[in-house]
Amino acid sequence: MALRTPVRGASLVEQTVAILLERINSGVYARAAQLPPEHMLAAEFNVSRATIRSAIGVLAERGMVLRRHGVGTFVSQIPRLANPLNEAEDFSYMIARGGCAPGVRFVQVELAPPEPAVAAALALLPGQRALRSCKVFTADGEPVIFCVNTVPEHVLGEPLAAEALREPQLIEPLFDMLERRCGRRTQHQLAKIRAARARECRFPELALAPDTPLLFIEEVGFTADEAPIWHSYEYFPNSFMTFELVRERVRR
Amino acid sequence: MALRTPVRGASLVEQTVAILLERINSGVYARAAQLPPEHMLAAEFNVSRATIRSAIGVLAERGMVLRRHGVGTFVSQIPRLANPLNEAEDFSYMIARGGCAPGVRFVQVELAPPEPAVAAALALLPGQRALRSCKVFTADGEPVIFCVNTVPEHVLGEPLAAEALREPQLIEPLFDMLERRCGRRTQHQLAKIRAARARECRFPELALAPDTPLLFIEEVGFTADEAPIWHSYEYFPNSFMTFELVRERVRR
DNA sequence: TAGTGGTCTAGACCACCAC
DNA sequence: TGGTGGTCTAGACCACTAC
Repeated sequence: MALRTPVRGASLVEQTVAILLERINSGVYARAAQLPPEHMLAAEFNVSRATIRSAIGVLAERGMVLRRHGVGTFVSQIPRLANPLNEAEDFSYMIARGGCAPGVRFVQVELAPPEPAVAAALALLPGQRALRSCKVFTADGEPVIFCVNTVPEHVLGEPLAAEALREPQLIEPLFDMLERRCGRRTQHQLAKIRAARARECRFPELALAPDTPLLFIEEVGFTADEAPIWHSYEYFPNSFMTFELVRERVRR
Repeated sequence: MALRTPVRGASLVEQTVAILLERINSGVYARAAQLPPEHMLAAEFNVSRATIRSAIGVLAERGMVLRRHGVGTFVSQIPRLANPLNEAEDFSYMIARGGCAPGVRFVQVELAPPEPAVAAALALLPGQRALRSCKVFTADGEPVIFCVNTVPEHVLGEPLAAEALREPQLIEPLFDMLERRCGRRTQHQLAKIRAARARECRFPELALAPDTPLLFIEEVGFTADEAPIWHSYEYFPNSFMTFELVRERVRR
Protein backbone atom coordinates (compact mmCIF):
# COMPACT_ATOMS: atom_id res chain seq x y z
CA MET A 1 0.00 0.00 0.00
CA ALA A 2 1.20 3.43 -0.90
CA LEU A 3 1.30 5.54 2.25
CA ARG A 4 0.23 9.10 1.75
CA THR A 5 2.19 12.10 2.88
CA PRO A 6 0.76 15.52 3.80
CA VAL A 7 0.26 18.13 1.09
CA ARG A 8 0.48 21.84 1.79
CA GLY A 9 -2.86 23.63 1.64
CA ALA A 10 -4.96 22.50 4.59
CA SER A 11 -3.45 22.50 8.05
CA LEU A 12 -0.57 20.07 8.36
CA VAL A 13 -1.96 18.88 11.67
CA GLU A 14 -5.38 18.13 10.14
CA GLN A 15 -3.81 16.26 7.27
CA THR A 16 -1.64 14.27 9.64
CA VAL A 17 -4.68 13.39 11.74
CA ALA A 18 -6.52 12.23 8.64
CA ILE A 19 -3.66 10.03 7.50
CA LEU A 20 -3.10 8.46 10.89
CA LEU A 21 -6.84 7.88 11.25
CA GLU A 22 -6.94 6.20 7.88
CA ARG A 23 -4.06 3.94 8.84
CA ILE A 24 -5.76 2.98 12.07
CA ASN A 25 -9.11 2.30 10.46
CA SER A 26 -7.61 0.36 7.59
CA GLY A 27 -5.51 -1.74 9.93
CA VAL A 28 -2.08 -0.51 8.87
CA TYR A 29 -1.75 0.20 12.58
CA ALA A 30 -3.65 -2.70 14.10
CA ARG A 31 -5.65 -2.55 17.31
CA ALA A 32 -3.36 -2.36 20.36
CA ALA A 33 -0.31 -2.04 18.08
CA GLN A 34 2.38 0.52 18.76
CA LEU A 35 2.68 3.51 16.46
CA PRO A 36 6.09 4.47 15.12
CA PRO A 37 7.88 6.91 17.44
CA GLU A 38 7.08 10.57 16.95
CA HIS A 39 10.46 11.45 15.47
CA MET A 40 10.03 8.70 12.88
CA LEU A 41 6.59 9.95 11.86
CA ALA A 42 7.99 13.48 11.72
CA ALA A 43 10.70 12.30 9.36
CA GLU A 44 8.30 10.25 7.26
CA PHE A 45 5.77 13.08 6.89
CA ASN A 46 8.47 15.68 6.56
CA VAL A 47 7.00 17.85 9.32
CA SER A 48 8.28 18.86 12.74
CA ARG A 49 7.78 16.71 15.78
CA ALA A 50 5.50 19.42 17.23
CA THR A 51 3.12 18.94 14.33
CA ILE A 52 3.08 15.17 14.83
CA ARG A 53 2.48 15.67 18.53
CA SER A 54 -0.52 17.91 17.90
CA ALA A 55 -2.00 15.35 15.53
CA ILE A 56 -1.50 12.48 17.96
CA GLY A 57 -2.95 14.70 20.67
CA VAL A 58 -6.17 15.03 18.67
CA LEU A 59 -6.40 11.25 18.32
CA ALA A 60 -5.69 10.77 22.02
CA GLU A 61 -8.49 13.18 22.91
CA ARG A 62 -10.89 11.19 20.78
CA GLY A 63 -9.78 8.02 22.51
CA MET A 64 -8.37 6.51 19.32
CA VAL A 65 -4.86 6.29 20.67
CA LEU A 66 -3.17 5.84 24.05
CA ARG A 67 0.11 7.45 25.01
CA ARG A 68 2.46 5.89 27.55
CA HIS A 69 5.26 8.09 28.74
CA GLY A 70 8.62 6.48 28.11
CA VAL A 71 7.05 3.58 26.25
CA GLY A 72 5.18 4.61 23.14
CA THR A 73 1.87 5.40 21.52
CA PHE A 74 -0.61 2.61 20.97
CA VAL A 75 -3.84 2.15 19.07
CA SER A 76 -6.71 2.13 21.55
CA GLN A 77 -8.57 -1.05 22.34
CA ILE A 78 -11.81 0.71 23.07
CA PRO A 79 -14.13 0.57 20.09
CA ARG A 80 -15.11 3.84 18.51
CA LEU A 81 -18.27 5.44 19.86
CA ALA A 82 -21.41 5.23 17.77
CA ASN A 83 -23.11 8.54 18.59
CA PRO A 84 -20.69 10.65 20.61
CA LEU A 85 -22.91 13.06 22.50
CA ASN A 86 -20.24 15.75 22.59
CA GLU A 87 -20.22 15.93 18.81
CA ALA A 88 -23.22 17.29 16.97
CA GLU A 89 -24.27 16.89 13.39
CA ASP A 90 -27.46 17.23 11.37
CA PHE A 91 -29.93 14.50 12.26
CA SER A 92 -30.32 13.35 8.67
CA TYR A 93 -26.64 12.55 8.48
CA MET A 94 -26.73 10.84 11.83
CA ILE A 95 -29.55 8.60 10.67
CA ALA A 96 -27.82 7.89 7.38
CA ARG A 97 -24.63 6.96 9.20
CA GLY A 98 -26.69 4.46 11.16
CA GLY A 99 -27.43 2.73 7.88
CA CYS A 100 -31.05 3.87 7.49
CA ALA A 101 -32.84 6.02 4.97
CA PRO A 102 -33.43 9.42 6.60
CA GLY A 103 -36.66 11.38 6.23
CA VAL A 104 -38.33 14.44 7.76
CA ARG A 105 -42.00 15.22 8.26
CA PHE A 106 -43.14 18.70 9.26
CA VAL A 107 -45.97 18.63 11.73
CA GLN A 108 -46.35 22.33 12.40
CA VAL A 109 -44.58 25.48 11.21
CA GLU A 110 -45.25 29.00 12.38
CA LEU A 111 -43.67 32.44 12.40
CA ALA A 112 -44.39 34.16 15.70
CA PRO A 113 -42.80 35.46 18.88
CA PRO A 114 -41.62 32.34 20.74
CA GLU A 115 -42.51 31.41 24.30
CA PRO A 116 -40.64 33.49 26.93
CA ALA A 117 -38.06 30.85 27.89
CA VAL A 118 -37.05 30.33 24.28
CA ALA A 119 -37.04 34.05 23.53
CA ALA A 120 -34.73 34.60 26.48
CA ALA A 121 -32.38 31.85 25.37
CA LEU A 122 -32.21 33.44 21.92
CA ALA A 123 -31.81 36.96 23.32
CA LEU A 124 -34.90 38.15 21.43
CA LEU A 125 -36.64 41.42 22.23
CA PRO A 126 -40.38 41.36 22.97
CA GLY A 127 -42.28 41.04 19.73
CA GLN A 128 -39.40 39.71 17.66
CA ARG A 129 -40.53 36.72 15.69
CA ALA A 130 -38.96 33.35 15.07
CA LEU A 131 -39.66 30.40 12.81
CA ARG A 132 -40.81 27.49 14.93
CA SER A 133 -40.98 24.11 13.25
CA CYS A 134 -42.03 20.79 14.73
CA LYS A 135 -40.38 17.97 12.84
CA VAL A 136 -40.34 14.22 13.00
CA PHE A 137 -37.20 12.57 11.70
CA THR A 138 -37.66 9.07 10.35
CA ALA A 139 -35.27 6.19 9.74
CA ASP A 140 -36.54 3.79 7.09
CA GLY A 141 -39.94 5.38 7.66
CA GLU A 142 -39.97 4.86 11.44
CA PRO A 143 -40.16 8.01 13.60
CA VAL A 144 -36.96 8.20 15.64
CA ILE A 145 -36.47 11.84 16.61
CA PHE A 146 -39.02 14.50 17.55
CA CYS A 147 -37.70 18.00 17.37
CA VAL A 148 -38.98 21.55 17.88
CA ASN A 149 -36.62 24.07 16.28
CA THR A 150 -36.86 27.80 16.77
CA VAL A 151 -34.81 30.10 14.56
CA PRO A 152 -35.13 33.90 14.88
CA GLU A 153 -36.45 35.74 11.86
CA HIS A 154 -33.44 38.08 11.96
CA VAL A 155 -31.14 35.09 11.52
CA LEU A 156 -33.01 33.70 8.53
CA GLY A 157 -33.79 37.06 6.96
CA GLU A 158 -37.39 38.05 6.24
CA PRO A 159 -37.62 36.62 2.71
CA LEU A 160 -36.29 33.22 3.70
CA ALA A 161 -38.45 33.11 6.83
CA ALA A 162 -41.56 33.76 4.76
CA GLU A 163 -40.53 31.26 2.16
CA ALA A 164 -39.76 28.58 4.75
CA LEU A 165 -43.22 29.07 6.21
CA ARG A 166 -44.64 27.76 2.94
CA GLU A 167 -41.87 25.29 2.15
CA PRO A 168 -40.45 24.11 5.48
CA GLN A 169 -38.11 21.59 3.88
CA LEU A 170 -36.00 24.60 2.85
CA ILE A 171 -34.60 24.86 6.36
CA GLU A 172 -33.45 21.28 6.54
CA PRO A 173 -30.77 20.18 7.29
CA LEU A 174 -30.57 23.04 9.72
CA PHE A 175 -26.80 23.40 10.24
CA ASP A 176 -26.11 23.25 6.52
CA MET A 177 -28.89 25.67 5.67
CA LEU A 178 -27.84 28.26 8.26
CA GLU A 179 -24.32 28.11 6.94
CA ARG A 180 -25.08 28.15 3.22
CA ARG A 181 -28.02 30.53 3.08
CA CYS A 182 -27.49 32.72 6.13
CA GLY A 183 -23.73 32.65 6.54
CA ARG A 184 -24.14 31.59 10.15
CA ARG A 185 -22.03 28.64 11.16
CA THR A 186 -23.01 26.79 14.32
CA GLN A 187 -19.78 26.53 16.26
CA HIS A 188 -21.05 24.86 19.39
CA GLN A 189 -24.23 24.27 21.30
CA LEU A 190 -25.15 24.22 24.97
CA ALA A 191 -27.27 21.21 25.84
CA LYS A 192 -29.33 20.28 28.89
CA ILE A 193 -30.01 16.58 29.20
CA ARG A 194 -32.99 15.10 31.01
CA ALA A 195 -35.49 12.28 30.86
CA ALA A 196 -39.14 12.81 29.95
CA ARG A 197 -42.35 10.95 29.31
CA ALA A 198 -44.14 11.28 26.01
CA ARG A 199 -47.12 12.92 27.71
CA GLU A 200 -45.01 15.88 28.91
CA CYS A 201 -43.45 16.65 25.54
CA ARG A 202 -43.87 20.03 23.91
CA PHE A 203 -44.70 18.30 20.69
CA PRO A 204 -48.04 18.21 18.88
CA GLU A 205 -49.62 14.88 17.96
CA LEU A 206 -46.91 12.67 19.38
CA ALA A 207 -47.77 9.17 18.20
CA LEU A 208 -46.41 7.40 21.26
CA ALA A 209 -47.88 5.82 24.36
CA PRO A 210 -48.17 8.59 27.00
CA ASP A 211 -45.61 7.12 29.38
CA THR A 212 -42.99 6.17 26.80
CA PRO A 213 -39.61 7.22 28.21
CA LEU A 214 -37.70 9.68 26.06
CA LEU A 215 -34.28 11.22 26.26
CA PHE A 216 -34.91 14.95 26.29
CA ILE A 217 -32.25 17.38 25.12
CA GLU A 218 -32.79 21.11 25.11
CA GLU A 219 -30.10 23.03 23.36
CA VAL A 220 -29.09 26.39 21.97
CA GLY A 221 -26.72 26.77 19.05
CA PHE A 222 -24.10 29.51 18.99
CA THR A 223 -21.85 31.01 16.35
CA ALA A 224 -18.15 31.48 16.98
CA ASP A 225 -19.06 34.96 18.27
CA GLU A 226 -21.32 33.43 20.92
CA ALA A 227 -24.44 34.74 19.26
CA PRO A 228 -27.38 32.34 19.84
CA ILE A 229 -28.90 31.45 16.48
CA TRP A 230 -31.24 28.56 17.19
CA HIS A 231 -33.06 26.77 19.97
CA SER A 232 -34.21 23.19 19.98
CA TYR A 233 -36.23 20.74 22.04
CA GLU A 234 -35.34 17.19 21.04
CA TYR A 235 -36.90 13.90 22.10
CA PHE A 236 -35.27 10.55 21.45
CA PRO A 237 -37.07 7.25 22.07
CA ASN A 238 -34.55 4.67 23.28
CA SER A 239 -35.52 2.12 20.70
CA PHE A 240 -33.62 3.75 17.88
CA MET A 241 -30.57 5.49 19.14
CA THR A 242 -28.59 5.87 22.30
CA PHE A 243 -25.84 8.35 22.84
CA GLU A 244 -22.43 7.63 24.19
CA LEU A 245 -19.80 9.82 25.73
CA VAL A 246 -16.28 9.65 27.07
CA ARG A 247 -16.25 11.32 30.45
CA GLU A 248 -13.01 12.50 32.02
CA ARG A 249 -12.26 12.27 35.68
CA VAL A 250 -11.73 15.75 37.08
CA ARG A 251 -10.39 17.15 40.31
CA ARG A 252 -11.81 20.40 41.51
CA MET B 1 -3.45 43.69 43.43
CA ALA B 2 -0.23 41.79 43.07
CA LEU B 3 -0.40 39.69 39.92
CA ARG B 4 1.25 36.31 40.25
CA THR B 5 3.77 34.96 37.83
CA PRO B 6 4.49 31.26 37.10
CA VAL B 7 7.02 29.38 39.24
CA ARG B 8 9.03 26.47 37.89
CA GLY B 9 8.00 23.13 39.33
CA ALA B 10 4.59 22.21 37.97
CA SER B 11 3.92 22.51 34.25
CA LEU B 12 4.24 26.07 33.05
CA VAL B 13 1.09 25.64 31.03
CA GLU B 14 -0.90 24.47 34.06
CA GLN B 15 0.36 27.34 36.15
CA THR B 16 -0.49 29.79 33.41
CA VAL B 17 -3.98 28.32 33.12
CA ALA B 18 -4.46 28.67 36.87
CA ILE B 19 -3.33 32.28 36.90
CA LEU B 20 -5.47 33.30 33.94
CA LEU B 21 -8.43 31.48 35.45
CA GLU B 22 -7.95 33.31 38.71
CA ARG B 23 -7.80 36.63 36.92
CA ILE B 24 -11.00 35.85 35.05
CA ASN B 25 -12.88 34.65 38.12
CA SER B 26 -11.72 37.55 40.24
CA GLY B 27 -12.66 40.07 37.58
CA VAL B 28 -9.17 41.30 36.71
CA TYR B 29 -10.25 40.33 33.22
CA ALA B 30 -13.94 41.22 33.26
CA ARG B 31 -16.65 39.40 31.35
CA ALA B 32 -16.42 40.10 27.61
CA ALA B 33 -13.18 42.03 28.15
CA GLN B 34 -10.18 41.53 25.90
CA LEU B 35 -7.15 39.73 27.28
CA PRO B 36 -3.72 41.21 26.68
CA PRO B 37 -2.18 39.96 23.43
CA GLU B 38 -0.30 36.69 23.61
CA HIS B 39 3.13 38.24 23.19
CA MET B 40 2.42 40.58 26.11
CA LEU B 41 1.37 37.71 28.38
CA ALA B 42 4.43 35.78 27.26
CA ALA B 43 6.65 38.70 28.24
CA GLU B 44 4.83 39.24 31.53
CA PHE B 45 5.00 35.57 32.56
CA ASN B 46 8.47 35.17 31.13
CA VAL B 47 7.48 32.15 29.06
CA SER B 48 7.33 31.54 25.34
CA ARG B 49 4.33 32.45 23.30
CA ALA B 50 3.75 28.71 22.63
CA THR B 51 3.24 28.17 26.34
CA ILE B 52 0.76 31.03 26.54
CA ARG B 53 -1.07 29.68 23.52
CA SER B 54 -1.42 26.24 25.09
CA ALA B 55 -2.81 27.76 28.25
CA ILE B 56 -5.30 29.93 26.39
CA GLY B 57 -6.20 26.88 24.33
CA VAL B 58 -7.20 25.03 27.50
CA LEU B 59 -9.41 27.94 28.55
CA ALA B 60 -10.94 28.13 25.08
CA GLU B 61 -11.79 24.42 25.20
CA ARG B 62 -13.55 24.92 28.49
CA GLY B 63 -15.51 27.78 26.98
CA MET B 64 -14.01 30.33 29.36
CA VAL B 65 -12.43 32.36 26.62
CA LEU B 66 -13.14 33.20 22.99
CA ARG B 67 -10.49 33.75 20.35
CA ARG B 68 -11.03 35.94 17.32
CA HIS B 69 -8.46 35.67 14.60
CA GLY B 70 -6.86 39.02 13.88
CA VAL B 71 -8.76 40.69 16.70
CA GLY B 72 -7.93 39.27 20.09
CA THR B 73 -8.92 36.93 22.92
CA PHE B 74 -11.97 37.74 25.01
CA VAL B 75 -13.50 36.49 28.22
CA SER B 76 -16.54 34.39 27.36
CA GLN B 77 -20.06 35.60 28.04
CA ILE B 78 -21.55 32.13 28.45
CA PRO B 79 -21.97 31.23 32.10
CA ARG B 80 -20.11 28.22 33.40
CA LEU B 81 -21.96 24.92 33.27
CA ALA B 82 -23.41 23.46 36.46
CA ASN B 83 -22.94 19.72 35.92
CA PRO B 84 -20.85 19.23 32.80
CA LEU B 85 -21.66 15.72 31.66
CA ASN B 86 -18.24 15.23 30.12
CA GLU B 87 -16.60 15.63 33.50
CA ALA B 88 -17.08 13.00 36.17
CA GLU B 89 -16.60 13.19 39.89
CA ASP B 90 -17.74 11.28 42.93
CA PHE B 91 -21.46 11.77 43.53
CA SER B 92 -20.98 12.95 47.10
CA TYR B 93 -18.85 15.84 45.90
CA MET B 94 -21.33 16.61 43.15
CA ILE B 95 -24.15 16.84 45.66
CA ALA B 96 -22.06 18.90 48.05
CA ARG B 97 -21.18 21.32 45.24
CA GLY B 98 -24.89 21.73 44.68
CA GLY B 99 -25.13 23.09 48.22
CA CYS B 100 -26.76 20.06 49.83
CA ALA B 101 -25.66 17.66 52.53
CA PRO B 102 -24.67 14.39 50.80
CA GLY B 103 -25.53 10.97 52.14
CA VAL B 104 -25.43 7.34 50.99
CA ARG B 105 -27.67 4.42 51.89
CA PHE B 106 -26.74 0.87 50.93
CA VAL B 107 -29.73 -1.15 49.85
CA GLN B 108 -28.01 -4.37 48.84
CA VAL B 109 -24.40 -5.58 48.73
CA GLU B 110 -23.19 -8.91 47.42
CA LEU B 111 -20.03 -10.62 46.26
CA ALA B 112 -20.80 -12.89 43.34
CA PRO B 113 -20.23 -13.38 39.62
CA PRO B 114 -22.06 -10.50 37.94
CA GLU B 115 -24.66 -10.82 35.22
CA PRO B 116 -23.18 -11.67 31.80
CA ALA B 117 -23.43 -8.18 30.30
CA VAL B 118 -21.58 -6.65 33.22
CA ALA B 119 -19.01 -9.45 33.33
CA ALA B 120 -18.29 -8.88 29.65
CA ALA B 121 -17.92 -5.13 30.12
CA LEU B 122 -15.43 -5.79 32.93
CA ALA B 123 -13.58 -8.51 30.98
CA LEU B 124 -14.21 -11.05 33.74
CA LEU B 125 -13.75 -14.75 33.23
CA PRO B 126 -16.64 -17.10 34.07
CA GLY B 127 -16.82 -17.55 37.82
CA GLN B 128 -14.83 -14.44 38.73
CA ARG B 129 -16.61 -12.52 41.41
CA ALA B 130 -17.34 -8.84 41.84
CA LEU B 131 -18.69 -6.66 44.59
CA ARG B 132 -22.10 -5.39 43.55
CA SER B 133 -23.59 -2.61 45.65
CA CYS B 134 -26.92 -0.87 45.23
CA LYS B 135 -26.75 2.61 46.69
CA VAL B 136 -29.06 5.54 47.09
CA PHE B 137 -27.39 8.93 47.24
CA THR B 138 -29.27 11.57 49.14
CA ALA B 139 -29.15 15.34 49.17
CA ASP B 140 -30.42 16.83 52.41
CA GLY B 141 -31.99 13.45 53.03
CA GLU B 142 -33.85 13.29 49.72
CA PRO B 143 -32.95 10.41 47.38
CA VAL B 144 -31.47 11.92 44.22
CA ILE B 145 -29.30 9.22 42.60
CA PHE B 146 -29.82 5.48 42.40
CA CYS B 147 -26.71 3.56 41.52
CA VAL B 148 -25.65 -0.06 41.06
CA ASN B 149 -21.86 -0.36 41.18
CA THR B 150 -19.95 -3.48 40.28
CA VAL B 151 -16.25 -3.72 41.11
CA PRO B 152 -14.30 -6.92 40.38
CA GLU B 153 -12.86 -8.73 43.37
CA HIS B 154 -9.41 -8.73 41.73
CA VAL B 155 -9.49 -4.93 41.63
CA LEU B 156 -10.39 -4.58 45.30
CA GLY B 157 -8.25 -7.44 46.52
CA GLU B 158 -9.84 -10.30 48.47
CA PRO B 159 -9.44 -8.82 51.96
CA LEU B 160 -10.99 -5.50 51.04
CA ALA B 161 -13.80 -7.18 49.12
CA ALA B 162 -14.68 -9.30 52.13
CA GLU B 163 -14.45 -6.33 54.43
CA ALA B 164 -16.61 -4.15 52.19
CA LEU B 165 -19.26 -6.83 52.18
CA ARG B 166 -19.72 -6.21 55.90
CA GLU B 167 -19.01 -2.49 55.87
CA PRO B 168 -20.08 -1.17 52.47
CA GLN B 169 -19.36 2.43 53.35
CA LEU B 170 -15.68 1.55 52.98
CA ILE B 171 -15.96 1.68 49.20
CA GLU B 172 -17.44 5.14 49.11
CA PRO B 173 -16.57 7.53 47.52
CA LEU B 174 -15.68 5.06 44.81
CA PHE B 175 -13.10 7.01 42.79
CA ASP B 176 -11.22 8.08 45.87
CA MET B 177 -11.30 4.64 47.41
CA LEU B 178 -10.06 2.88 44.26
CA GLU B 179 -7.21 5.33 44.04
CA ARG B 180 -6.18 5.37 47.69
CA ARG B 181 -6.70 1.75 48.68
CA CYS B 182 -6.26 -0.08 45.37
CA GLY B 183 -3.87 2.19 43.50
CA ARG B 184 -6.27 2.28 40.55
CA ARG B 185 -7.01 5.71 39.22
CA THR B 186 -10.10 6.10 37.05
CA GLN B 187 -8.83 8.00 34.05
CA HIS B 188 -11.98 8.09 31.98
CA GLN B 189 -15.28 6.33 31.63
CA LEU B 190 -17.42 5.28 28.71
CA ALA B 191 -21.06 6.20 29.22
CA LYS B 192 -24.25 5.24 27.42
CA ILE B 193 -27.09 7.66 27.96
CA ARG B 194 -30.77 6.76 27.75
CA ALA B 195 -34.12 7.45 29.31
CA ALA B 196 -35.92 4.94 31.50
CA ARG B 197 -39.00 4.53 33.66
CA ALA B 198 -38.71 3.63 37.30
CA ARG B 199 -40.43 0.31 36.71
CA GLU B 200 -37.68 -0.87 34.36
CA CYS B 201 -34.79 -0.05 36.65
CA ARG B 202 -32.35 -2.70 37.80
CA PHE B 203 -32.68 -1.41 41.29
CA PRO B 204 -34.29 -3.12 44.28
CA GLU B 205 -37.02 -1.35 46.22
CA LEU B 206 -37.08 1.82 44.19
CA ALA B 207 -39.31 4.20 46.10
CA LEU B 208 -40.70 5.98 43.06
CA ALA B 209 -43.93 5.88 41.09
CA PRO B 210 -43.50 3.17 38.41
CA ASP B 211 -43.61 5.53 35.45
CA THR B 212 -41.34 8.24 36.85
CA PRO B 213 -38.96 9.28 34.08
CA LEU B 214 -35.28 8.82 34.90
CA LEU B 215 -32.08 9.66 33.12
CA PHE B 216 -30.26 6.37 32.80
CA ILE B 217 -26.50 6.26 32.43
CA GLU B 218 -24.61 3.02 32.11
CA GLU B 219 -20.88 3.41 32.33
CA VAL B 220 -17.60 1.60 32.67
CA GLY B 221 -14.55 3.17 34.31
CA PHE B 222 -11.08 2.64 32.88
CA THR B 223 -7.56 3.22 34.11
CA ALA B 224 -5.01 5.01 31.97
CA ASP B 225 -4.04 1.57 30.62
CA GLU B 226 -7.60 1.00 29.42
CA ALA B 227 -8.25 -1.68 31.99
CA PRO B 228 -11.96 -1.69 33.01
CA ILE B 229 -12.18 -1.44 36.79
CA TRP B 230 -15.82 -0.73 37.53
CA HIS B 231 -19.29 -0.82 36.01
CA SER B 232 -22.23 1.27 36.99
CA TYR B 233 -25.94 1.66 36.31
CA GLU B 234 -27.08 5.11 37.40
CA TYR B 235 -30.58 6.57 37.55
CA PHE B 236 -31.24 10.27 37.95
CA PRO B 237 -34.71 11.68 38.59
CA ASN B 238 -35.04 15.04 36.86
CA SER B 239 -36.17 16.82 39.95
CA PHE B 240 -32.77 17.12 41.52
CA MET B 241 -30.12 17.44 38.91
CA THR B 242 -29.82 17.91 35.20
CA PHE B 243 -26.66 17.56 33.23
CA GLU B 244 -25.29 19.99 30.74
CA LEU B 245 -22.81 19.66 27.95
CA VAL B 246 -21.04 21.74 25.35
CA ARG B 247 -21.37 19.95 22.02
CA GLU B 248 -19.08 20.77 19.14
CA ARG B 249 -20.18 20.87 15.56
CA VAL B 250 -18.23 18.28 13.57
CA ARG B 251 -17.75 17.56 9.90
CA ARG B 252 -17.21 13.99 8.89
C1' DT C 1 21.78 3.00 29.12
C1' DA C 2 18.95 3.69 25.08
C1' DG C 3 14.66 5.03 23.47
C1' DT C 4 10.28 6.91 24.20
C1' DG C 5 7.00 10.64 25.10
C1' DG C 6 6.54 15.46 27.81
C1' DT C 7 7.84 20.25 28.06
C1' DC C 8 9.57 24.50 26.51
C1' DT C 9 11.93 27.90 23.65
C1' DA C 10 12.93 31.56 20.02
C1' DG C 11 11.81 32.78 15.99
C1' DA C 12 9.67 32.75 11.34
C1' DC C 13 5.89 33.43 8.41
C1' DC C 14 0.94 33.59 7.35
C1' DA C 15 -4.13 35.05 7.61
C1' DC C 16 -7.36 38.05 9.34
C1' DC C 17 -9.21 42.49 10.85
C1' DA C 18 -9.63 47.35 11.80
C1' DC C 19 -8.21 51.74 10.71
C1' DT D 1 -0.68 49.40 7.47
C1' DG D 2 -0.06 47.64 12.12
C1' DG D 3 -1.50 44.48 15.41
C1' DT D 4 -3.70 40.26 16.44
C1' DG D 5 -4.12 35.27 16.51
C1' DG D 6 -2.84 30.73 13.56
C1' DT D 7 0.69 27.63 11.99
C1' DC D 8 5.06 25.54 11.80
C1' DT D 9 9.98 24.69 12.62
C1' DA D 10 14.46 22.99 14.70
C1' DG D 11 16.33 22.01 18.53
C1' DA D 12 17.07 21.60 23.57
C1' DC D 13 16.33 19.32 27.75
C1' DC D 14 13.60 16.46 31.03
C1' DA D 15 10.99 12.26 32.87
C1' DC D 16 9.75 7.81 32.39
C1' DT D 17 10.28 2.82 31.13
C1' DA D 18 12.56 -1.17 29.82
C1' DC D 19 16.53 -3.85 29.55
